[in-house]
Amino acid sequence: MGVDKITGEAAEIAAKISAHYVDNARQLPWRVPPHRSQAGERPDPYHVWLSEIMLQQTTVAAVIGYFETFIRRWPTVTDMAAARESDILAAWAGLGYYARARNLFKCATYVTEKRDGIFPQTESELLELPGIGPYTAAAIAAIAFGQRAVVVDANIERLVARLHAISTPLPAGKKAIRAAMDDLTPEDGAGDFAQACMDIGASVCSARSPKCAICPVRSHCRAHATGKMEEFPVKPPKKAKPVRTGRFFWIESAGNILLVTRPGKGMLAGMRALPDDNWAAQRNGHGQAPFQGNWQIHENVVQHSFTHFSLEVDLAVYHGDKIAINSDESRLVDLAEQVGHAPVWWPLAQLPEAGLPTLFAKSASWAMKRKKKTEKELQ
DNA sequence: AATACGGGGTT
DNA sequence: AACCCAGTATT
Repeated sequence: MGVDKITGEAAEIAAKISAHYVDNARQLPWRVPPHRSQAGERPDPYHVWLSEIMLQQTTVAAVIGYFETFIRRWPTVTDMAAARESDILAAWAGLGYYARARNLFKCATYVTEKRDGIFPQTESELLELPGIGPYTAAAIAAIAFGQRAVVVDANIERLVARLHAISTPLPAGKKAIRAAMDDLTPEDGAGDFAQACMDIGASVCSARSPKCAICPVRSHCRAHATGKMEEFPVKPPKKAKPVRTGRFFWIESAGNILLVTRPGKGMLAGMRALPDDNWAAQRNGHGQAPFQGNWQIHENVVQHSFTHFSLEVDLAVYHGDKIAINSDESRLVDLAEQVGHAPVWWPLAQLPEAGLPTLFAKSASWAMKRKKKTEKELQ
């Protein structure tokens, strides 16, 4: 692989893509711009790794702010390894796919403790690390270490599937796409070439309304030739999302709110959260409150869409004496186990720092809004 | 080969 | 509102 010199149309396409990148590269905080890259400069592997993990199934626009925050707070992989996992999870809140954050910490710890803080440089070694799969291993090897690796992400999948009008539906079609990308990938500068392809996929060869008029490889594109650009890549039909219902418990006392830590597996694993009725483990929640009391039920305060189902959330509000709740603490702790563990009283004023996943943050902000309104009416 | 796993951006 | 996104791990 990669022994033969690239010839023919593949070489022509690759050259046009590379040339386009010189003047049209997106400026991104983890990236070395093409003119400096061509002078031999490489980005910090820690930055490449962190950005690649964040970018898994996540748009560039959503990642930039988190990336800046993370590298300011943990400037090196060793700093990250020295952090508490709970702080990393809280900082990740809102970005989704929280297994990434747990694997981030695992990987930082491994690299710091077993590799002396130096990331491995080969694709196969990178593939061993937690949270790094075939795409990310290839991307880091190419971008951070200048290795020739065949990088295939969703952008490149789309670009290449259109160029060759590959009609085998994904994921089976990925084999032909990877082979075609292998043909295009140069011996030197595979990292910039991959990023050049990704930029074209993102900015030109977009999923909907591709901008073929400004595409540097339009003349080579089999999909464009037939005007059926948007029919590639071919994907399997998607399934309908079922709707589930669940109930969250807003347990407030003396300016504090009761939060739990969710179990280590399943939805939003390991994240701080409002206590709930175990909707994640069941078709629907069971609505059972964690203790007897005067609960006010507010129906359907939040709707939230996950990958494989939607959730309609009711909020049960309990406002009472902290001492009364504490006097029944053993039962409260036991019942909190249904959705998590380690219940804590969290000051309402510091709720934004709790690191709640979006689903709970939305519910909390609904509750805070209602609380202010109620207090105003009492005056 | 299928499924679990979030949530924001874009059209 | 549907579709998509610098995928990975588990089943």
